[in-house]
Amino acid sequence: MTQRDDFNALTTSATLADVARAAGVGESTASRVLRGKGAVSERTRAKVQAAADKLAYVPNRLAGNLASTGSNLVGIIIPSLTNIVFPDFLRGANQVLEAHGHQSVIAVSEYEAEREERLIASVLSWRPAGLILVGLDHTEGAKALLRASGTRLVEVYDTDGVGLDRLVGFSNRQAGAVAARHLIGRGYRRIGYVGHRIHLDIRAVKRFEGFEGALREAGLSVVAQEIGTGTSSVEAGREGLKRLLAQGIEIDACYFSNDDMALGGYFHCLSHGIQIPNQLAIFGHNGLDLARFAPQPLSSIRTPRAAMGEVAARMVLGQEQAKLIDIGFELLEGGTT
Amino acid sequence: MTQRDDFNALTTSATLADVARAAGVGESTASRVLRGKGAVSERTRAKVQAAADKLAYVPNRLAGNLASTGSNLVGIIIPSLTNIVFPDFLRGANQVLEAHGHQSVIAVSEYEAEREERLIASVLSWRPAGLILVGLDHTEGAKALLRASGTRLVEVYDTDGVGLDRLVGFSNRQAGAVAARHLIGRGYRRIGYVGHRIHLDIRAVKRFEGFEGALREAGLSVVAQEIGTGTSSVEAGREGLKRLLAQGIEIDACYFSNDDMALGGYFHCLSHGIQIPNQLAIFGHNGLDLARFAPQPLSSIRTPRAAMGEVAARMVLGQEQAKLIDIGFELLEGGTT
DNA sequence: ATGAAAGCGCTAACAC
DNA sequence: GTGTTAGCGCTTTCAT
Repeated sequence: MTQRDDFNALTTSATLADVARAAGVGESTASRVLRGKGAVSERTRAKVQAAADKLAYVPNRLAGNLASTGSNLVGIIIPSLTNIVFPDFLRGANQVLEAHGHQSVIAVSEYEAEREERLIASVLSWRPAGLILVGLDHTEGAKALLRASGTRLVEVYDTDGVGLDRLVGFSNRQAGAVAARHLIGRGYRRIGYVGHRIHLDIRAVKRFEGFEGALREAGLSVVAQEIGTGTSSVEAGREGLKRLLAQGIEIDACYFSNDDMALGGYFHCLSHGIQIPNQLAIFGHNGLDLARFAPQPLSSIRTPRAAMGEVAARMVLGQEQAKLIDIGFELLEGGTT
Repeated sequence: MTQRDDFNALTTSATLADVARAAGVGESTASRVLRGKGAVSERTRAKVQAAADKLAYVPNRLAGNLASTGSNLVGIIIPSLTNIVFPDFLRGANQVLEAHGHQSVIAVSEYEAEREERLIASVLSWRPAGLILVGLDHTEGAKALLRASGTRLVEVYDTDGVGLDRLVGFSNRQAGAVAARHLIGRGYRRIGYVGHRIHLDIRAVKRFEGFEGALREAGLSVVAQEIGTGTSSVEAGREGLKRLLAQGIEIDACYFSNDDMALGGYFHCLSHGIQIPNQLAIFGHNGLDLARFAPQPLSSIRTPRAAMGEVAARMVLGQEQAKLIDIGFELLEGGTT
């Protein structure tokens, strides 16, 4: 197999002026045709279109947006790409944005607020039509930037707090509480917890707080916990449950910081002949598709990630009235509890 | 919870001229300071920096790139966001790009060549520093656009064919062949196949071709197959294997179009007491982390997706000598074969 | 219906 | 070292 060598022959792409000249019209007329705005005779329209096609004209949006001070870029800054939940969100957002002729500039903060601030500045330098951020926790510097920019802002994924502009998400605290009440309702009393490097994942912390709160209301508490140092993963969940059980504290149910972790726990039980849910019940968070088709569907909280992405996109495009939408979540009563 | 109302107070962000004026220097001097280019006295540098900070100045890259005819955007067009493999790739690419001060414009083609062409045009209108595409199959229109633009191009994920410019990936055909030889080597002879809406996923087709080819060389063939109509998923894999077994054709091993599908098959077996691998062996593709921690690690082909993203990013930044890099793959001999 | 001309905010010569 | 100026390619009045 050989790669060609002639690809990057220096090419100067055609400009609007080139198209206008080739069509024998003025620049502004060519511009009108190419954007479908303003009255143009059918004859000129055809001429211009033909010239543009022939020259393989691709408009320069740098120039276009600079001149019109309006961009079709939307910035999206997410914490991570290692778990499917944020791609799910992106998918929903991207679909709506693309349908409205917008383009996504995507950046990943790795759950670091400082990095998020830098990325916000970087994205704002493109003068985007809007910006979507995950969560409510941003540095003061980031907030100042956002306020100064006047860009439409949508925060997502978290309604446990006050947003800066628009907001769509659900209450992680309540999700934790619902998980706890479900376990309590099923009769579990000795409940453990396995989480991941949780100090960085603020929403996982909120879930755990909600979980503990609901236990407390029932006169219970988490009897044993194991918190990993790395990111969430099936492996971490499996190891976490193993270590939790090795503590020797008797538990009859275990709450995991999310479905990846829970699936790891589930696999640990399968491997060691631990009966689910008789010997040990397992509960996750996110309602990942893959966990719904395990031999015993994982009990979990389904979060409408793609739908949240769609709503966020509509909000950022100014198509939603509401400034605040709680998109909720759904308890999945699976076979593991 | 109340949302504030004062966020979108119309704000006109400061320009370079504003900063220069506030600092009492010329525009070009301010520009030099803010970009750290050219000689500036420490005193003026401090003045300008202070003014910029005070005005919360965010440079306008539309203007900057237009003036300098050089952008720090890199376009990445992937087929899908529903499976973790492309986010894995994005993660690797994005990490390198960000480290070099570049930003990703990401678009999703949904495996549709026509849509990819539109997205290429759209991305090119931002005059990106480079473009990353998945696979080798593009419309003629897309190729013309790419050639005319002169943008540095990197194609990824597929070395079974000739690329347009730069290329990093692995041979899907060989991956299929390796899977087949592995199964043959373990003594399986009656081999089935479960795939997803495969006509759209060209690389899955190539894997299957490689798989069949290697069987043929051994005097074997796929004795039964089941191809779903939707995208790949755990559910589709589970249903697919169920239907395959319902055909009544005896098989001792099953090759799946990827790990999601294979995991579905694995779950089907667990649910129905089918012994793995004694009664049925299972083989996937991708080497997803989550499948490696199942009670029996899934036998699969690990594809270095994040590493491929890193290489692709380096290529697009012009930091790789080679025009063609085969990044290979790794046979994972798990417990399911 | 069409064209001329003035910017959009910045960079890159080029002077001083 | 620093300021002046001419564009980058487009959109947008404003004439005609």
